[in-house]
Amino acid sequence: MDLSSTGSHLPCHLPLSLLTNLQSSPTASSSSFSSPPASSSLLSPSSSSAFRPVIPRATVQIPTPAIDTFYMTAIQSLVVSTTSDDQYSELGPLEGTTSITKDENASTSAGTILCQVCSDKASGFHYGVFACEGCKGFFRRSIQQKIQYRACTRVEDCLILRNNRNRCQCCRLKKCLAVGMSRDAVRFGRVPKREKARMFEEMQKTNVQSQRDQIAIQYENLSEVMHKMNHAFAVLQNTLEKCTGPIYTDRCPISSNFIVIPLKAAIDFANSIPAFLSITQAHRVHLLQNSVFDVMLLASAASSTSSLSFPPGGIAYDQNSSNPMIPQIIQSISERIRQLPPQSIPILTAIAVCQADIMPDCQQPLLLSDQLWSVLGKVGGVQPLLVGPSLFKDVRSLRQWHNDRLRHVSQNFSPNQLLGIPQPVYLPPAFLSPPPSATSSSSTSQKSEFIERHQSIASLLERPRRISSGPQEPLNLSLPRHQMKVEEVEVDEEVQIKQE
Amino acid sequence: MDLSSTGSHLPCHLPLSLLTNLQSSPTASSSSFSSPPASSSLLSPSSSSAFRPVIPRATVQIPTPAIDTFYMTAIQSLVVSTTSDDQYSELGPLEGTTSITKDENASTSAGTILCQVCSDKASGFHYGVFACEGCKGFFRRSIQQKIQYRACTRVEDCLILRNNRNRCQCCRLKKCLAVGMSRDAVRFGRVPKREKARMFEEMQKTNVQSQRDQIAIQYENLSEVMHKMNHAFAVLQNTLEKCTGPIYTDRCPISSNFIVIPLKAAIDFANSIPAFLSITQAHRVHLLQNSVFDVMLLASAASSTSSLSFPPGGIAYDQNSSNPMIPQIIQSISERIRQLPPQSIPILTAIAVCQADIMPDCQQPLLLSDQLWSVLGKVGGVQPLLVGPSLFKDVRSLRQWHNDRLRHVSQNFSPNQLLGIPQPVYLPPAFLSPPPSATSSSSTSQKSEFIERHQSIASLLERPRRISSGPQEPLNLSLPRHQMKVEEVEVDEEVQIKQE
DNA sequence: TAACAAGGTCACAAGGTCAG
DNA sequence: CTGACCTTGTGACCTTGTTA
Ligand SMILES: [Zn+2]
Ligand SMILES: [Zn+2]
Ligand SMILES: [Zn+2]
Ligand SMILES: [Zn+2]
Repeated sequence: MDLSSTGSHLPCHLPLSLLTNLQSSPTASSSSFSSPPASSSLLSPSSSSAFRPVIPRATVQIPTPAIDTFYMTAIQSLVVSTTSDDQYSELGPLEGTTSITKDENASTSAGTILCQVCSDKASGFHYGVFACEGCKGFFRRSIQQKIQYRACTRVEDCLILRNNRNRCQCCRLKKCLAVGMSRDAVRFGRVPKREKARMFEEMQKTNVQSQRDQIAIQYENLSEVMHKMNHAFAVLQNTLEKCTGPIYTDRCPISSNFIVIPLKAAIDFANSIPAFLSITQAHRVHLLQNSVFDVMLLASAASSTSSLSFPPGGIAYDQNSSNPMIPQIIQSISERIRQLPPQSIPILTAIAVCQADIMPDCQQPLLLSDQLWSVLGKVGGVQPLLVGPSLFKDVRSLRQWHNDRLRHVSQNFSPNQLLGIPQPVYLPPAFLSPPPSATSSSSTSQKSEFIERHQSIASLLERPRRISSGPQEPLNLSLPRHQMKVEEVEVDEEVQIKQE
Repeated sequence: MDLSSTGSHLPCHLPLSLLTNLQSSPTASSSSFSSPPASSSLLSPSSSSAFRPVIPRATVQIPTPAIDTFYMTAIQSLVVSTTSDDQYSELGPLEGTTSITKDENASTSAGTILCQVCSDKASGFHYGVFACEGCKGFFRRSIQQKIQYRACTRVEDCLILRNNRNRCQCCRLKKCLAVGMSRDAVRFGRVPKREKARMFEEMQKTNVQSQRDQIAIQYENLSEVMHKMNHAFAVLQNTLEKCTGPIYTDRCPISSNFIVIPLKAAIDFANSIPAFLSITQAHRVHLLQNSVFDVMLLASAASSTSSLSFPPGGIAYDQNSSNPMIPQIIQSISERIRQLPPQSIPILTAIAVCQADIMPDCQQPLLLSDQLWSVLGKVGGVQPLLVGPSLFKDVRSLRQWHNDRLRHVSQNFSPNQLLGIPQPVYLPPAFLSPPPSATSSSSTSQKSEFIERHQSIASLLERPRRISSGPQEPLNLSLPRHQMKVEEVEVDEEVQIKQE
């Protein structure tokens, strides 16, 4: 009934990941959590386990590019160039990225304890709870002078976060009391060792909750949120319509920007999702790499255009290998989407991004998708909640088929064929081995940029490297988790609350 | 959705054993608590933090339930669901007080020696008294540097408990000296065996005193205390007036919530008694089961309504068996109550709850009623002190008669008559044997919920097994049930209320 | 010796301070 | 009024010395 039992033997700061990892039956589940597709053969497994080694354990640093991740550079660079915090990452691979924005994320997922009131960094255990200096002082003042704060201007439901904790004293004090701050709960002196384990657990729960709040507060003004997402989504649709169509030209399809521009629009749409940018850049890249196809498909399908061109971006497949079922699936998806309330489609697309893959080392996407599901219910009613899961399942099937196709195609090409030569029928495949320059961490030179770009963009719509391993994938996922758990337990002894 | 429905009538986070009430046989003695601990040392040198309870830990010791007490489920569940500690412990850090007290109880009834200064767990014999590490260090510092503490901000009468021992150094040092701490009283070396006995006696006295202090400290702010109780009492009266009246309708009286709602109000009133919640939950349930009648009677009688409807809840008795004396008694009670100062009536009612029954294994209710009597004197003067005892005597007589009546009634009913059929005259009796579902740990079905509810509520106003504390109330009532399956499986089962 | 208390130690929290 | 920083304790452990 509670997460505690599972948390006792699994990393307790990943409850959502655990839930998500549960396999649900192929029939649509009403769970708000995305479930990985249950059908074994069609769908691509998550590549998270392959992705994991790239990211240093439990930190959110930008990974140093590994050899086989070269082809992800395109989305990476697009994400980097459209986001504000990437300047730092170009300056230095590690330390530069850990500046302000990063720091917040890092403390969230790493071992820093957060204030239970405002989610700022806690300076210690004050009045019975972990609290920052600000909330500690605020509470002390509140109880010393019997301060009567002005009543809340809202319904006394203000979310208290670091940024806005001074806006409503009433709600701040209320939150202080709600989390258990009390003069009776003071603890002096050295912290008993036995308590440290408990404190650590407490911290994990608090951190998850604070992440939830961080997300929720960005959805307070729902109409503004919807406007922002709708706009970005419309731009994306518009872009797709313009850039879609047969590309039987004599120019290289990639250089014509027919792909880059929609890709940019897709990323812009993702960035328009409130709180999406609070996900680590590396994880954003990963999510986008796994969901561009879905995004474009959904956006295309939702367009009022009478015919849905497929695949998105206008790339045609080898006719010989076409699966006769595919048009049918597309048709079905398209119909179901258009039956939904128009406002719900961007939200569904946003969910598709957040649920693109399961990343055990990053739970924010799941929390964000929780929030989005709730928004979906508010905006679109029950219908999208019911249709959504099965829709995602089919989209994923399609994505899988698409990737397989591309992989097959890519094996029939040599790199030399690609460059400079128009490829009217097939999507240009990724290189199976990256050029030497990719292994260097320095920024690519101007000269190689063109080549790289071709390779990168082409492989975008291909699958990340790991080839489908079938239904046994969940086991693969759970194994590394278990190992993580062991590590953490050992670390428990030396929990540092990190004073400064 | 499914969670909420089961949770409504069967708190699913509790083991079933907690729902069915404890049944201590009339002959059961409290010997299990008075036996000395098995360990050779009375002290726990490795004692954990004084503030350990600050972090919620919902472990409660409850006696093993017997099977024929099924009908007590209703109050039990109401208590459980209206009490914050168990309810919110899942959510986490929300409280401090209840778990503090709970922990206190545990250490009190176990063989741990408490600090004679602050009632924290003592770490040994320091400076001539049993003292915790904190008071030991405090006293050492006080005598090493001859510290002159700032004078007490009150009248130097601060109660020193572990939660507030740091608020007034002056009074803490005073208390240290008062209990006999002295540099000259140091004792070195191993403790002679014969002294352990003396230590043990000391411990008992200290424990009682510390419990007294624990209670007294919650009555420090008398006006706040009175306000809280008065409010809850007013709500109860209001509820009773609304829900009282003949229920000769075509609907089953119980399903109309005419009883559940006042019951809830009565429990809320009990919970508003300061320090009442520091009584073990199981004991709270027992007290309430033995006092709802009194509470409702007193609350009704105190209402300004011209006519007192009886019995509370509007349930009518068989007219044939009415005792002509009854109206007279009711009238007398009502008159005497209304002569009292209005503020004293809630206190009297609170005393009725605490003195509902004598529980040899739990002395807190008696200590609490001592405190309440003292409050009664402060608030209402001598008059209530004089009237109270005789009043209680009559109320108990009435309760007794009421119970006899119900018991008689219940024997003339078969269970089948009850269900679905309006019972305008008689209070529906309890089943004499519980349905099979009560023994299973799975949640009851919707269908059996109705039955269960009827049984439970009905038996609320019937007599629990033992009536006592009245001088003229003999044992004959203690054997109403044919089959007292007293399977007292050896005690001390630890029940995890499960929090995280 | 083992058991046990005085005294020391220092990680930590309450409360004060004072620019911002 | 806020909160980073500082001062003043506090008390969980540890070391040292005493006694049955
Ligand atoms: Zn804070
Ligand atoms: Zn507010
Ligand atoms: Zn003490
Ligand atoms: Zn004082």
